[in-house]
Amino acid sequence: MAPQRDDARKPVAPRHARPAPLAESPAVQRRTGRPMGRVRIEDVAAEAGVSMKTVSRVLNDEPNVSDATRERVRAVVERLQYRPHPSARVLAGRRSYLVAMLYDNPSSNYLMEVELGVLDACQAQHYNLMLAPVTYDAKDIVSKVEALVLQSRLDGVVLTPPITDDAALLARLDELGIPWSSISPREANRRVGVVVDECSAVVEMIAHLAGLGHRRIAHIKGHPAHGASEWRLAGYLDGLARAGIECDPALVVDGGFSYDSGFEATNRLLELPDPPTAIFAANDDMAAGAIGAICERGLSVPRHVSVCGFDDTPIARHIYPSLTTVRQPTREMGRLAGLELLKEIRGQGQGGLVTVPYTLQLRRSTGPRP
Amino acid sequence: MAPQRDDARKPVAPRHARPAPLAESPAVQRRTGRPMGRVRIEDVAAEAGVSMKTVSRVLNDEPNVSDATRERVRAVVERLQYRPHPSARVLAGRRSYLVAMLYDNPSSNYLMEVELGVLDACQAQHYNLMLAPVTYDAKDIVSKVEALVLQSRLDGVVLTPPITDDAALLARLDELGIPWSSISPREANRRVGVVVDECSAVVEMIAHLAGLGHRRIAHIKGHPAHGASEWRLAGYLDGLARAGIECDPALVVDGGFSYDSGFEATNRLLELPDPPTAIFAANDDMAAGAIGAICERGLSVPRHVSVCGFDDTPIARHIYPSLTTVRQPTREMGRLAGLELLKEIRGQGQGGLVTVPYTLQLRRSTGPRP
DNA sequence: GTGAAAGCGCTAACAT
DNA sequence: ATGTTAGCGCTTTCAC
Repeated sequence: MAPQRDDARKPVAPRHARPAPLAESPAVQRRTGRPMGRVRIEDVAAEAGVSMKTVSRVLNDEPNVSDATRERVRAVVERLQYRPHPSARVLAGRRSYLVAMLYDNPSSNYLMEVELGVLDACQAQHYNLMLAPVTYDAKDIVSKVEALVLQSRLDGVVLTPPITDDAALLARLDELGIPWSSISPREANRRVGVVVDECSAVVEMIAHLAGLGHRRIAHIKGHPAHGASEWRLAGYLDGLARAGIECDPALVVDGGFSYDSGFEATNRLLELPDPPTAIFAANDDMAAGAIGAICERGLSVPRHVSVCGFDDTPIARHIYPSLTTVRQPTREMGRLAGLELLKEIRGQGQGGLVTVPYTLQLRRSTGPRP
Repeated sequence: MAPQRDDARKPVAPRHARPAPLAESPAVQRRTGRPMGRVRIEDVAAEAGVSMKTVSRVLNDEPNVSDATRERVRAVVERLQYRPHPSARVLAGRRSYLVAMLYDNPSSNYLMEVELGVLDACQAQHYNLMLAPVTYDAKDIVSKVEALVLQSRLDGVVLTPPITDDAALLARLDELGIPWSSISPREANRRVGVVVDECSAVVEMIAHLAGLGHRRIAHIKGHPAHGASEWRLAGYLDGLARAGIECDPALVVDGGFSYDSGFEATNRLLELPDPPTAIFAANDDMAAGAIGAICERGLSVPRHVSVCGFDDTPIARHIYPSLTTVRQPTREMGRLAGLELLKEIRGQGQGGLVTVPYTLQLRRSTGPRP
């Protein structure tokens, strides 16, 4: 007589008491007569009359399932409202379904928006997003990130400026075979990620100011570690040249992307013997600082001095006067960076470097030369 | 002859190829002669000469381990840089080590800060935080949250205003046995969470304005669904009474916590036959809108009208003139709410309702009555 | 105070 | 095209 093969398949009593007295899978009710809190892949398989593995194949879009079976399984999944247990997938599988976004400055409006975009992309493909603050100038950044990647079994990382330009880090990630995607990387060679043509945007902005009659146009530079600072400076210089304005080096001053740095830089500019009539700050926060400094001297914007920024963060609409700035689609950039990364991770085509469009937002902080 | 018991314990060849050619546990090297990417609890146990379960006890601060053993295991954990695999813990255990923060408005500065605070608390205790956007006026909010809680096996939730005042939701969470913690709940009875004495803060603010000579002080109310709107209105009325000022109902206007609502409300106030000389807006965004509306009419702050807000979000420092406001320690509030929740979850004492202090931030947007 | 064995719910490898 | 089996790394139960 053959061994009792049916018995071997019979589910044993579960170890833990089932917690919730809620929705219940018919398959489980039939089997156990007990209420339970969660439908499992086994229940779906039983209900659809296939093996667990077939259900797994359908769930993961793997080949070798007939269309009919696929449809039947999908219907049961839907009816039972089955969702795979994330931890079980991670533990059993090769993937962690986890990507991290590496960033330096934790509380900027810019990164916040980028984060939301990356989250959009991840959620759509049932990946999780982990936020990983990294001090970009720390000496051990490479080993810190390596520990994180290994510890959390990351499937990939999204890199934000300026971390995205750390050559040693990129090399190590490549060695580890961890896919990565860059947001606004300084160099575009062989990259996956997303960029904006910032230089052209600034050229347009300078043309706008020149069109208003301004000749003495100052620039407050961004933080030197960021590629954006470089592009925005390049656009400023190019824009001046195209407008036939000779650049006065005294009108180009250092900044660091913060409100305070914009405030101080503007004070220096206004104390010049021949001060500017317009200021292009490398981001909105510094532009806000510029407006603060100008107003504090009893001058007014744009009557005495025009001011413009870059990024179009919420503050641009909320200060008085509202800020002329360059809008980059920050959230969309996060989403696209996430999408390209997931392409690489899931091996569904090569990720690439996507260029997204900017828009000039003309508001009240720029006006005719006094 | 006894069965080959040693054989039974001998590790079998692992199913997956080990990915990373990096750090290696001595125990594993000895056992397998292969490099591997990760130390496991088994390696720690072998190295410390105890069972897996004992290591597990030490890791989870469970009783029934001698101090000597505990120390020895801790040392090995440290030396091997062992970290438990999160998914394995979740899958095997009863807990998910996951809490969610439920919120309505995804992009407010306020919630952003709260989030960072909750994250502080969670990370310190190796819990994960999940962000859960919930439209607070959706009809099916209870079932939505229920699905989330069951699906993700949440160990607990942090509730933010105004969701934290949804009685049906709270009742359901109690039924499910899910611990929750409230940030600024409307009613304080039997709650776990954190509150600020907002009413007293506003009373002080009104006293500040009255001290500057203002008698016609307007109030732009917050969104009616939020308890905060109620307290801030109550503080306004109480503050007026204490200053011996009779309340003019025409000076109390509706708002919704947004910049635009503050802007519009202020336009209405300034068109009054006898307009106010000071405006207390129920939050900073509306105060920024008030300043915008005042400036747009060619008036100046605080020379013609004083303005003050509530929250001390970053915009308060970044607008001109800088905003007099009430500072609530938002991030700390998030942290404390998280801490109290984790107390409940981990059964280490009862969570309670913590009151945190506010501070008046006097800046440039308030001045003497014109 | 400590350990052995049995799963948690899923997927990889290898049948068929 | 589909099923079977053996784990993933940890915690639980229960025996000692």
